[in-house]
Amino acid sequence: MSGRSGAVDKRRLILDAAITVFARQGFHHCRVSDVADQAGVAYGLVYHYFDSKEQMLNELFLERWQIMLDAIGEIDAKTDLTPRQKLREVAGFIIDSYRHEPDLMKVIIVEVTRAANSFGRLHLEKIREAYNRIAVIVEAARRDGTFKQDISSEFAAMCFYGAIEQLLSGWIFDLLPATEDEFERAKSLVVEAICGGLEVSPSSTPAVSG
Amino acid sequence: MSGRSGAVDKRRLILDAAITVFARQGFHHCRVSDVADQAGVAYGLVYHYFDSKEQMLNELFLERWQIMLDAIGEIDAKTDLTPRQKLREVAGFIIDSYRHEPDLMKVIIVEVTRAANSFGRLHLEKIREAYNRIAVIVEAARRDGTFKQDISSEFAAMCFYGAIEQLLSGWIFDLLPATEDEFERAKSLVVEAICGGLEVSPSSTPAVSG
DNA sequence: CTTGCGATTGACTCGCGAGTCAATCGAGTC
DNA sequence: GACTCGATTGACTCGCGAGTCAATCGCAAG
Repeated sequence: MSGRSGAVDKRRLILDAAITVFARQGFHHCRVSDVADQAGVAYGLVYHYFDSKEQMLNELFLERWQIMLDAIGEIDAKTDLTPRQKLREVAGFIIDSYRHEPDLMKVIIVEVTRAANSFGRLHLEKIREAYNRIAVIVEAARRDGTFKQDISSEFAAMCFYGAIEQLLSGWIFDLLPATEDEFERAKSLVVEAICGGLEVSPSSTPAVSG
Repeated sequence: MSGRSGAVDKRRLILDAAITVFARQGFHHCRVSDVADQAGVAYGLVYHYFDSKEQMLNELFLERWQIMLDAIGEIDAKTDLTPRQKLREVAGFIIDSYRHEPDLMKVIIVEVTRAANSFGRLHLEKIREAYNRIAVIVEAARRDGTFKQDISSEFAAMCFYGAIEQLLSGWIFDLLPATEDEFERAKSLVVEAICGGLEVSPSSTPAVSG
């Protein structure tokens, strides 16, 4: 392998450069040479470690997406949490992912998740898996009577995930203020919006007066 | 112009062909010649009517998006509707757009709206305008006390729009069943989910027992 | 020192596809 | 019939950028 201790892991170096370049220029509008330059590495070395430009994107996506799938699974396994608390943790996880690695998340969302026509197609099954895991959480809530029966768990999962992804998009493209504070507030607000609803209702958190 | 009565409007013919081809193959993975072939027209004629491949996409987007902006504006102007009813009509409009012109909506969502890195960037302002118009509806509801104060109207608008777009994505990529029935139900359900919330609450539609 | 071998280099190939353009068509006009 | 001019054609150009490859480097083992 390329794991000589002491030597920089060039493979990783190139992947990280790819994150930066893909995020800045977009996958379609950057050249492989841009990635090599960013990594401070010769053009050919990229092809020593990767078969193609696409493979880099695939690897970035799969690596990170699996982490998210595992995280959702673990959250769902916490039997002491209510469904709403679980969704709160899922939202928290995704938003934190963006907080800590905005470039990577931007690439995943913009180039893969929301581009199901090109690369997304390859990964539709993986993407669907995430929706399914969220749906599992919702389904439990429907069964225990917390959540409405007439909204299917698949439908609810899509709404929930869609809302979160739209928030990330908003931050990515400066349509929403992207500050630490906003991130933190958003975690709870998105759950309140989707679970509790936008409307004031006696049974949910009372609205702040004034 | 190209509006000789009796003669087919070739410009329109090419635009329609572009919708079909962009939807089927994706903007980046199709050739201009594919569009010409689909339109049954010589390659060069495409460049007689359009400056570039991009211009076709821009035109398709702007034309349709403006219709949606106008529609939202008109819905908001109906003073006899409650905010929730207005949102219901907005959801209905967008979903009907997909029902009637799935290819066009697919192109707009996949190639423009969700690709803010490439073409979206050009149109970010137009896209933002849609969020703003939805936010205006929400803001009115917040002011009259129907909607929660602690969720800003911009935030709520993003959640609402994000949920709808995710539903369309689900239909486009076969992650959700796409039948006439589902479309019809979705219109009300997405509003119920976002406004009323996923949770059962005394003040909203009671859950079906059994 | 030398041999072996993976890491590294970057000039080069080569196909693709956007955009050009000179030629042709054909409907209307006198 | 001859002329005009926009519509239409499709072969051609030309730059770009993904992927190749033969050469070189440099460490480690004998």
